Amino acid sequence: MKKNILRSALLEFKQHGYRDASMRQIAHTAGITPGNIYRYFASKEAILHELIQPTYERFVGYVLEIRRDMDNTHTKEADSSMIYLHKIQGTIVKLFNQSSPELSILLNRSEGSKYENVKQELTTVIFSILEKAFHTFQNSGSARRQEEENQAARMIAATIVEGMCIILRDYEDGDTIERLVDELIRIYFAGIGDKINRS
Amino acid sequence: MKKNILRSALLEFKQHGYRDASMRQIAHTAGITPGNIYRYFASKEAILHELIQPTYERFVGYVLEIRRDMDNTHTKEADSSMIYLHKIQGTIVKLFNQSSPELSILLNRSEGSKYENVKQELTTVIFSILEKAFHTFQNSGSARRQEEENQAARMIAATIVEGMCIILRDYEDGDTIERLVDELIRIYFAGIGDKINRS
Amino acid sequence: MKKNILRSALLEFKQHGYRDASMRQIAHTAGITPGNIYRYFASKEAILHELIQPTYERFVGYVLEIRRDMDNTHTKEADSSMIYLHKIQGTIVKLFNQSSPELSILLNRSEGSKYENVKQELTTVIFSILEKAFHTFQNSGSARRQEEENQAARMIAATIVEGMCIILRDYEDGDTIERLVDELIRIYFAGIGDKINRS
Amino acid sequence: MKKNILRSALLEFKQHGYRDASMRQIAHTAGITPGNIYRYFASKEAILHELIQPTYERFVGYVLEIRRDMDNTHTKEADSSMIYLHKIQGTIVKLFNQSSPELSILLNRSEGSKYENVKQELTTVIFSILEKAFHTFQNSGSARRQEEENQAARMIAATIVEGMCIILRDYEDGDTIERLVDELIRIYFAGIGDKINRS
DNA sequence: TATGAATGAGACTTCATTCAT
DNA sequence: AATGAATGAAGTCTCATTCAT
Repeated sequence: MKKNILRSALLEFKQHGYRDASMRQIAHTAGITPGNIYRYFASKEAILHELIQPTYERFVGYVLEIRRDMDNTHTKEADSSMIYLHKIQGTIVKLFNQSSPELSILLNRSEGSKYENVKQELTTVIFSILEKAFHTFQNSGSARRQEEENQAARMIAATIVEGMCIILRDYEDGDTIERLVDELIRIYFAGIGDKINRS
Repeated sequence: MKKNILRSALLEFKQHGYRDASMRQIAHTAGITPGNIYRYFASKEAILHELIQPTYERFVGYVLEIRRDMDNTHTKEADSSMIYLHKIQGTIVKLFNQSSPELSILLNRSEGSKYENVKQELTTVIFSILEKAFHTFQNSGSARRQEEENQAARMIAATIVEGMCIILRDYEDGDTIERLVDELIRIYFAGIGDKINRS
Repeated sequence: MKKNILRSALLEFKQHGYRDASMRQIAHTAGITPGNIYRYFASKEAILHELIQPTYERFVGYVLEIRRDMDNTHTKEADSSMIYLHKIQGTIVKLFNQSSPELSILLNRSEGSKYENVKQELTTVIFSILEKAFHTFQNSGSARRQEEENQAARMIAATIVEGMCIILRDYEDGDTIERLVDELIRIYFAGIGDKINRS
Repeated sequence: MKKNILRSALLEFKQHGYRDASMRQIAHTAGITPGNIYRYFASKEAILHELIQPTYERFVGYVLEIRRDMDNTHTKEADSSMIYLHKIQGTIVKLFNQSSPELSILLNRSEGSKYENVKQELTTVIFSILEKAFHTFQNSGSARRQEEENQAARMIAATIVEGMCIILRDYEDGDTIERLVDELIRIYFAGIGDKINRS
């Protein structure tokens, strides 16, 4: 029964985002009265919390782990950065595999809630990784050139994150998600590798 | 004066999206009364229409043009697909360059309006292009393999579109947008080329 | 079991007043389900009725008795009024002593129910008594002076009643209540005596 | 127009108290729609604030003044306490005279708002005064006797405050209020004086 | 006898929109 | 051309009450 409400809420959050999700609509989808939801959840925020919190905590755990890894990696060689990025891929796929719809809401549709900055946090992490990889090769350019590289890295980080979010949005099957995230990251690596080689 | 309102509306739509944009706020930014807006526009939707419609029509025009181009291109050779994709890139950048703020709203912040499916339409077009390019090389696989390629193409199309949307969202300067879109598409091309070569 | 519910209701009414008392809370305190209350009572008002009605009826009885006494007392002498007031004090204290929590709710926390005017009724009675005592001495003033005396009597009546209500509100022990009501009325008598003597 | 709403709100607050006052009802009394109130006030609390805050600030000022006076008075003689109490009376009457309906709400009907403890504060002040007066005479009793005196002082303080609140509740004319408060305090002084003399 | 689910009215509040002036 | 007042529907949430089980 709570399950029933949570299922309706998941649909509604997915469709309109947290802020624009309507309790009326959630209740209607669940086949009950709006007031009745409050027998099971204290508030709209509480529904989101119950739906998202476990995923969020796992998310935070992984991000911390990645950060720790990064701080402990001091290699200056080209390949090691690449290898390191590949290791991270596995971590990310694992996270996505465990709870894709919730993660999708956490990242894409949490505006107006306490989770609304999560996607940006993930982007920042990816950006840090890319920054490291780029600097291994290109710290010799002009100031303007460096700023441009910075923008590029930021853009790439954001698009990688967004790409993963799209996969989450469009697919629910774990294997499919894994395969597509794999594909996405392989494309970016190949593309970035090409970019680095040419510069 | 309509210009004045449109300018305020653009800011508000950019910041909060169509659905959460406030007429009060638009009026306040324009230095007038909410009621007065209705002397110039019939509704919130009408403001969005006047703001976005030209860009939308140009957008549709480009999309049709690309579709026509594609239907007229029957080459089976590998390189021609690649070259063709490069031509498209130019078209897209041009569109972005002409009216980036409106395009950003059209693609990113039109939820709740009649334009809310535009991003998906663009994705479909990009998907068609990729489908063609992929099939030039890989129409020999099993049915399951072909479905997987389909999913991959769909994902790549969506992420390319999303990537361009992010660039629009984060930057306003035409040169910067052009450079970053360039970069993004180059990465995808290199990545996809690598993928095709390996398969 | 009804006793059980009544006990919980008493606590809740005392704490939040009739209007803001929560059936949920009453049920919770009684260790049962809200719905189950309705096997024993038709409504929230019905609970209040069963809790308060006996006290209310006794209250009305005393008031009638006092009224009758008053109508039968035609003495014109000063002291007799004073003595008469002292007799009333005993009656009141007795009433308070018998069922102070219910009386407290009846007088202090019945807003929103059919009992909400009871305090005013009591005030009216006290006022009648005072009026009589005052008139014994002061029926020689001007019309304006008489109206002022009237207002004073009304005010004193109301404050005496309110004073007794406060005592009920703040204390539960019978002896303490008796002592404080005693004190209160003694103060008023002394004060009023002083007032009369000076006029 | 704000005046209109404030007038309706004052009536509603007076009748049902802040917590149980209904915006619907306020709007209805003012002859407008509930939503329209929010053109003039941000919230129910904001209405109360605008209605009460000036009175509250004056109230706090007077209380501080009284406290300061009290701290500076170290006389041990009987009469000085009495004289001191008389001085306070003037201060209180002045306050009551300035804004009686607002003061009535502030003291009697602010439950559920930020002002809900104001009456208790005033009672505490009066209690401090009485404590001082009583101790001047009676610090020689047993512990139990002293506790009883404490309870009596507390009760008297509360009833004096409540008495003044009743006057505010029932009358609006400044002169009448002044006269009745005067009367009330004279009664208490005479009564208390009598009490002290007998002990 | 008792429960837990459910309802419906009403609470405060927001906001696009209308309209008399 | 413009305003400020006003509305009504919808938002989240609470709660006395009902009812099938």
